[in-house]
Amino acid sequence: MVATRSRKGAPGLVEVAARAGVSPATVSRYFNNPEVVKPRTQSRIAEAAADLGYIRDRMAGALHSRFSGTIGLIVPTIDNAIFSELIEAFSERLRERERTMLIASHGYDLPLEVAIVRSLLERRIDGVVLIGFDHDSIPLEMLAKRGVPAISAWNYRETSELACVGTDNFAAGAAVTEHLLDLGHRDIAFLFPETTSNDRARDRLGGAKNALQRRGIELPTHRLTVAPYDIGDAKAVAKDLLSNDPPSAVVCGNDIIAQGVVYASQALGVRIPDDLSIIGIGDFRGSAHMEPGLTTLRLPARQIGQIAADTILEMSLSGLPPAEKRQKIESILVERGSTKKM
Amino acid sequence: MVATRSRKGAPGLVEVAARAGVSPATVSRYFNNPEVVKPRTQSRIAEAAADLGYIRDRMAGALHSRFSGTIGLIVPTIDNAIFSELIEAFSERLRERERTMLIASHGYDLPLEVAIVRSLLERRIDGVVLIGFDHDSIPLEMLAKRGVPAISAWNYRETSELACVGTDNFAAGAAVTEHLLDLGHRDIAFLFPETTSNDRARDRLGGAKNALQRRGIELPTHRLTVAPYDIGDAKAVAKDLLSNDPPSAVVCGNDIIAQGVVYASQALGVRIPDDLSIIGIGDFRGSAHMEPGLTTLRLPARQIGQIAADTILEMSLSGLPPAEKRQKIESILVERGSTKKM
DNA sequence: AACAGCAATGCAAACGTTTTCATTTCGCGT
DNA sequence: ACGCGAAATGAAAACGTTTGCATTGCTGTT
Repeated sequence: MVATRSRKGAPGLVEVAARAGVSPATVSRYFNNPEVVKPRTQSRIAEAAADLGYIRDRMAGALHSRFSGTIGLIVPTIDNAIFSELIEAFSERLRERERTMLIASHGYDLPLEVAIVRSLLERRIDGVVLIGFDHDSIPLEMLAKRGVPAISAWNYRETSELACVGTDNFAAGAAVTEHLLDLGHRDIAFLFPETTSNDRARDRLGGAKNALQRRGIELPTHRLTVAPYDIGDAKAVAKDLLSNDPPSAVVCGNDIIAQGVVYASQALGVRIPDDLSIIGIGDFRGSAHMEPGLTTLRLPARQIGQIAADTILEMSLSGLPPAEKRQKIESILVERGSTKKM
Repeated sequence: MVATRSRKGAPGLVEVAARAGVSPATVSRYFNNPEVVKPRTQSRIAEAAADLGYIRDRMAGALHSRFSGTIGLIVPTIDNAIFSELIEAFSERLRERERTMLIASHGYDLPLEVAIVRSLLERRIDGVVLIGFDHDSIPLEMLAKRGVPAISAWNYRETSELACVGTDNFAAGAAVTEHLLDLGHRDIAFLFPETTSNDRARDRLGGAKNALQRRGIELPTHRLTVAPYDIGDAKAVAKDLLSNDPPSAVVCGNDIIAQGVVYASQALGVRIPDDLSIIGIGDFRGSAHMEPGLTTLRLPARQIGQIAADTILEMSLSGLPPAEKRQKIESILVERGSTKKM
């Protein structure tokens, strides 16, 4: 390994101590527990540190104290409307609490997730937040074995072993479906992402089916279509659906797909909501302002991110399961222009 | 500080060494420079490590070797279409090179950026990637003082002191404007974000003005409107513009604003591109598939993210400025349905 | 058979903090 | 002014690696 070590003789704790005329121990205390050092000494140290431009080395500290001040967040993907809000809220909250976020994405590739957890563990994270419930058991075991707390964010499930904070996707799927039923729609198509290794989609679809069932309606197989998580692909699938055998309404597994359907309708001259009602799940950026505005179920991503941060920190500090093991965050149906009574 | 230390007696390097019947030094070498240890020994160590479920502690290693294996990325915001692609590409590349990304956002708040840099420095990052050129000099000095390399990504500027990799925003602003001029438009409105503390917007607008000037056209003040970086707000601003004094074409500082204008037009019944041509900058997710497709200038975000990662690693390893101090990434004009010859 | 020379390994000293325990200093009541 | 408990500080031993230097083990040459 070729590596020019620069190390511009940055001052260390010891230099600060020397300049302030105290022992290193006191300087350390000044930074971690200021209240235990005498005010007069505090100011001497503060001055010395400022003069020298001292920046503490948290790694060295972590080495001893077993807390790295770092929390891992593992998401399927960063590059997508869904999670970025959650990520931002999460990291803000962490910064407020003097922690830093290590983030990694696996692109729905479970084996990769194992590698990621391992790499985070090597960095001595104080806790990990995962998205959803579809996880290999290996990383969870690795975490458990080392006593690193982990929670699942985004989804809520009553039976979850892992502590979780999020919305109930089954309920979400049911809610949007019921909304269309209440509006009088009976010929409803369902556009959902592939449900293998995507528990959100699975639960939502389950809820949707359940809602139909409760009203004694059955879902004909040709009314369930798989749409990729991509606006362009969803648009293509929707065009196909709309030109061959248009339903009166469409339930979309998420807002991305819904947006694709809106665009497909516009491209084909299908009028929304007169000819077709569309409902999504998520209320992503943009859904509110497109024409027509998308009726959807708002998932409070920021709130989830924030609570997830608080929860994982609580666990890391206490070393115990959180006070509330499963936190359900309510989602809200927002009615906009894309749906209409039949 | 209340803090239950858990430490489930995770095995350390020493335990692995003992079990493999070698010295800790050899185990360390096995992990960092496998080729220097005899194959037979390698397998003994590998086995011991596997048996024990050993996970190395990179913090401890970093303590000694002055490389933390961590790179910082500071963005204005994560929660926005623009950067998430870059972020994802950047972090993927880092993972491929066995590094981890520390990411933070400052929401265009420069003082906060100082605090962030400081916090990253405390974490002993090997390098920092910043977005754009609008930075307080303090964090840059702090980085320089400690010999931590920094580069600016996203923008390119010939005169940049900081090494940079990105697109030329002046050229971008000029390109989109020229495209409309070439289509025969003369009454063009410009919707741009606030340019104070946003060098991208500033450069783009500068380029746009310059393009007009070169054709001997002047920009009437009422044709320059400030639009926030938000689809809804941009839509509102555009509605106002279109209902009072519609131009024949609109140049938007970015695709978010452009999308807002498209929606505003649809809301008002203004036909695109017959009544109004719209051009954006960025080619964000969604721009390609909306109806009509948005004509825009594609900024290769993934490519920039990747090159930024490579460059900062190169600098961190060599301790020198990068081979190419300023890398210009070309953007591409993609013509879609939102623009039309007059 | 002896030895040069290199490959492989071991020893022990860092790395920059935190923390325990011991010691000194301080404030205050008498 | 004395003594006592509490508050403030100091000395030194960790924390889990990496690495420079020293040592040992080999291979092949003469």
